[in-house]
Amino acid sequence: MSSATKTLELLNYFSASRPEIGLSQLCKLAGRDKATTYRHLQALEETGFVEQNPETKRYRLGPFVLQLAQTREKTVPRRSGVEAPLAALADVTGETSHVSVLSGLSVYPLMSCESPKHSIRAIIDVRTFALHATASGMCALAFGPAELLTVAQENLEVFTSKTARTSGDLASAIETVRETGFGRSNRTFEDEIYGLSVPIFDQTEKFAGAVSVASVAARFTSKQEPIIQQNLIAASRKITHNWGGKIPAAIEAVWAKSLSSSQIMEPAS
Amino acid sequence: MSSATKTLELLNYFSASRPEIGLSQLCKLAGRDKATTYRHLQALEETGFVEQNPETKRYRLGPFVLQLAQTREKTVPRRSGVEAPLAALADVTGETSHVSVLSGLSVYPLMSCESPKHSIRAIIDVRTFALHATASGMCALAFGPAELLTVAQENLEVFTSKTARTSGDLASAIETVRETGFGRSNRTFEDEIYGLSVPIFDQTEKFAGAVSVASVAARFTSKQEPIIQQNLIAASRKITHNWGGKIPAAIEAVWAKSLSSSQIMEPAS
DNA sequence: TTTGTTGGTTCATATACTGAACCGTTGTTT
DNA sequence: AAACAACGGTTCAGTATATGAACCAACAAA
Repeated sequence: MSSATKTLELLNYFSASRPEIGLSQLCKLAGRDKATTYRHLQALEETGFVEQNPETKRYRLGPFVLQLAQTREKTVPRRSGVEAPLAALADVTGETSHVSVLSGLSVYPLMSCESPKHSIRAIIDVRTFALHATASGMCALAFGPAELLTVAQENLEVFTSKTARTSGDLASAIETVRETGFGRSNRTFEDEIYGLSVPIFDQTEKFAGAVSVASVAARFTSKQEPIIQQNLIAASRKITHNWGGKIPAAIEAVWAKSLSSSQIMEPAS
Repeated sequence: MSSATKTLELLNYFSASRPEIGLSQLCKLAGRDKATTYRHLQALEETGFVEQNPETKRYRLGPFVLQLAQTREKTVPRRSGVEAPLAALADVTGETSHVSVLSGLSVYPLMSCESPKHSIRAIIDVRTFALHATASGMCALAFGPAELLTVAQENLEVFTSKTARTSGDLASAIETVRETGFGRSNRTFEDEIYGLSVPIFDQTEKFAGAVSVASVAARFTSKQEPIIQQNLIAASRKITHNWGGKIPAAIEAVWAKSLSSSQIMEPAS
């Protein structure tokens, strides 16, 4: 491992719950020598990545990281972090895949990607995703801000015979999403579409959107389900990472539980 | 210079105006060997600081910087205490306003705010403020730690025909800043910018940064000057307060003296 | 006083960094 | 189509540079 890598890795030990770290403490955390760590910190300080609190002598992240983040946000649009994982997802599932984002109290489509595998396939063509009737919407209700629920309840439009019609139906469906980690729309929005969806998170660890697979319902089998689920999770991890976020441990836990309870395939690399 | 420092310095070449950089280009910019630069980029990529655009093969800032910034801001929430006063300052002056912070021996931009009033306006796009050539830098020299002076003297880069070129020039300019309470950059950094700046203080009553107005030089008149000065002072008071600091009485005194010697407008609320 | 922290420094050792020269690909010029 | 240039990426001998045990000095508690 290069010296530069070792130096940069020190920054991983700073977090909201451990914002300031002393030299000795950092040595213990990183399992490195004190002199080495000290020099690494010097390098980080020179370049503005960390600064030393003059009172406590401990180190904390410096103002330079703010600038870098600003530059990144100005120049790398969210779409670009989505393209590759979405294409991979569409490819491996053979079904139309899409990413939606939460903005305010609506869930908007950001990008969709169709697979050429079948000539009959789902087309994503909506302005916003109905919260109560789509897999993406259910993810938003389950993992997004609580205010969404009232918005959803005020607009329980009926799209198909399987659309949730009452607050009670909706609440129990949301509960299922929370327990499984997967939004699901079994013909609740369109008669021939079976949607499966997982949440995406941004740098604040808050719900930012969802990535979904919209299968042609007639093709959706219990054998495919875990494959789609596995790959949804992989896509969510990648996109979340690209957006500077982190999947909350609680979500990872329910995913693990969900998958272990079905006969699973080996995870993608 | 340590290998880690050299690696980290590569990040300085990324900016809003140059968001993606190819290997060869970066070598030229940094004046380094290609193999070395390549390995440095590898280290940065491993740690998430940069990522490679798969289409162009060029490098850009990675998602990890977003997380770091998030952590820094949660920990040292300076940006949030700056937003409102800065917006107000830009609004009332009609010019680009910005706040810089001192970390170690460098002055970094923290936030800038442009006014929509004019279509020609200053853009703040630097990694650090030159101490001897910018209004913010002059504030740091005048009110910050004494060590800054030697740093400044060792790097008297000439930006325009009006940039200070000798230690003597610099020293007398600093003296003026101390006497007036205002950092000033009359086309010393860019030919068309006139900067005016006042210091900000933290909870230890030490110099923490500066708030500045970067006017388009052609628009800067002696009539506007006191207005800008008044509002700079108001902004500094608010930000200093938000950061838990207090303006030293000595500074308040020189400000009062500065303003009374010119015909003043009534202060903003 | 002793003992155990802390942040910071030194110096001999040898590890890991360096850069000239290399390769393979791509796109342009002739 | 051959020649050329510019690109990203790789190799390896040689040495510059990172390393860590041992060392301060300052401070706190016992």
